[in-house]
Amino acid sequence: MNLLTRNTDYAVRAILYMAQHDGALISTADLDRDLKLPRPFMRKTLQVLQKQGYLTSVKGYKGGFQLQRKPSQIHLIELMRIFQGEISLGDCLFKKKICHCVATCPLRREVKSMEEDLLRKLKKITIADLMKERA
Amino acid sequence: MNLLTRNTDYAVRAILYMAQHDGALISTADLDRDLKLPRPFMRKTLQVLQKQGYLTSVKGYKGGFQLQRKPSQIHLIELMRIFQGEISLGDCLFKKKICHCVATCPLRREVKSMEEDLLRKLKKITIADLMKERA
DNA sequence: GACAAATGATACCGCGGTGGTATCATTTCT
DNA sequence: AGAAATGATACCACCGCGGTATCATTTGTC
Repeated sequence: MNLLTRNTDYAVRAILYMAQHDGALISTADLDRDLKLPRPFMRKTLQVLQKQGYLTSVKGYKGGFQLQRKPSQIHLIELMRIFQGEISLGDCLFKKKICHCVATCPLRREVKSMEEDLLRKLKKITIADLMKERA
Repeated sequence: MNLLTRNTDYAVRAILYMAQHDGALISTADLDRDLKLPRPFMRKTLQVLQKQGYLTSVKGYKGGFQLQRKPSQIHLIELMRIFQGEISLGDCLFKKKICHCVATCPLRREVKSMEEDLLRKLKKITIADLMKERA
């Protein structure tokens, strides 16, 4: 099981990298070189972050992306929501129509409780926290 | 995201049903009728539980399955391990070879911590707990 | 102005896991 | 004999994830 998809993982790494370079203009070529992440996929990821307002982009020669928000104001869970949708541990329990459980899911309560715990923790984590850790 | 697969979910429901019927002999037809779960899939699930020692089976006319363990001794996490493998929130971080993170995964520590929390909770849940809840 | 290097936008695709179904063999009660 | 059950196994469809490919556009450098 994966709490994070690669999209989210790459987004975190890219933003972390940019933050550590003091918000300089960074191209996917830079990220490819230093982080060894698949370039075309990275591009797509960064374009999403740009549309979501985390980055600005500069086209053309010497172009790239630039971080627009303070690391302390970028929460992991927001990135997860962008790339993975609303975080839930019990999709089948509530969303999908296949399930006939309705109100009879034996584990409804337990799963919900664990989900809340998880969300509580996720909401606390920011890019700034990750920078501190690696210092 | 799903913490539990349908396999696990169905196993829990079936065992719960059997426990509530005081360990009587139950056929997939019974489960189909009362729980409205897809019969052939259910069969496969029950066969696994039988091989794992949770159930015994009786073949032939009026045959079926019978619960072999006390509800308080059946832990949810064991069922999850049977049908889903070892529970982890960071498969990509450790198992898969694609990841070049090695020791550089920015979120390694956080994910691991949340995983431990989750496991701690999961280990406490037994079928007996679920029976109490619905009483 | 030509070219290279970058992003914008979009379409496409392969793989594996999940959630099943189908089939045939065997056992057992009526 | 036949129906009803499990045992064992093979097969399959869908979908999300992770990724590639392509073409258009912008922009600095020579």
